[in-house]
Amino acid sequence: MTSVPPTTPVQRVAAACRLMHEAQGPLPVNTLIAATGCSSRQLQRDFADVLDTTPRTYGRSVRTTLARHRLAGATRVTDAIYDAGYGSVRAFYEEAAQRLGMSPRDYANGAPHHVLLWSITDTDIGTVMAVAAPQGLCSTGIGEPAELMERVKREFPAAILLRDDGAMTDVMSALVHLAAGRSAPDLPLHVQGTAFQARVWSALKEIPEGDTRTYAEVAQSINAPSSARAVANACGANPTAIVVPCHRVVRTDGSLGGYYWGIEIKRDLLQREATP
DNA sequence: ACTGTCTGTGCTT
DNA sequence: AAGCACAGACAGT
Repeated sequence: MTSVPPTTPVQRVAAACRLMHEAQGPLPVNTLIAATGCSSRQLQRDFADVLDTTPRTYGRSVRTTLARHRLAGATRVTDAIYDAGYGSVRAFYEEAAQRLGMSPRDYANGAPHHVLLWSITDTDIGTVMAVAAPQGLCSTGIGEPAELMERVKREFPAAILLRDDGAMTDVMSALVHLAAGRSAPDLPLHVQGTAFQARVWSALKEIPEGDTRTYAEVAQSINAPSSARAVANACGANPTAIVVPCHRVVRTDGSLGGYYWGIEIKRDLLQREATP
């Protein structure tokens, strides 16, 4: 699961970034080098080469980005500030306030690309690729490896994509189980969507394996009974196929409806789930 | 070519 | 004022 000390610059940077995402903010360089197995000077150079920034700047960006997201949904601004890891409201305003409303140039300097890990594996329903941030799974896809790779590059154009089969062993084995129509432990997700999409996707996770719902039923279950069409669109926009089981939603007349990755795969998945 | 040590400078707290 | 991050210079492999 946890890999040996990273040896390439990109791997070292990825390891350090992951630590700071877990810590939700900047960490002392001396803490970071424990995980990277190199000197502080080398880590500084790696960050400069790979991300065109510094460890500290990256960590601050993690914290301010978190603050930005929390502020969006917070009832009390001060709660959001403390949740985001600032020691005081004053510290927040001094460090982050300008950054939250920063110029495009500052944003480019202070918000480096994300490092995303990916892996790919064969399953019963075809080749499956998965992309993960430290917070959780971002994207899954089914199909030809080359096409999947292209798709991911388009989906995350600013990301540094790093293949790491070792770090994703658990995720990939869960996907293999799911693709076989069997159950798997819940995977942490890190997906972005509108509020409506989020409601649909979380409703989909409630559909038991081997079962199906109609688009209209899902619409009712989220208190939007007239939104069956919008539900179908949200299913089509599901970034984490198989994990969020959009394949379990069918039309009221019993036909399968659509599936982003191909109707054959949807049929295949449902058959495997129906016959355990 | 890549990496670590030493070091001066300048931020941050 | 103290501590730390940063990056240049240099040397070892």
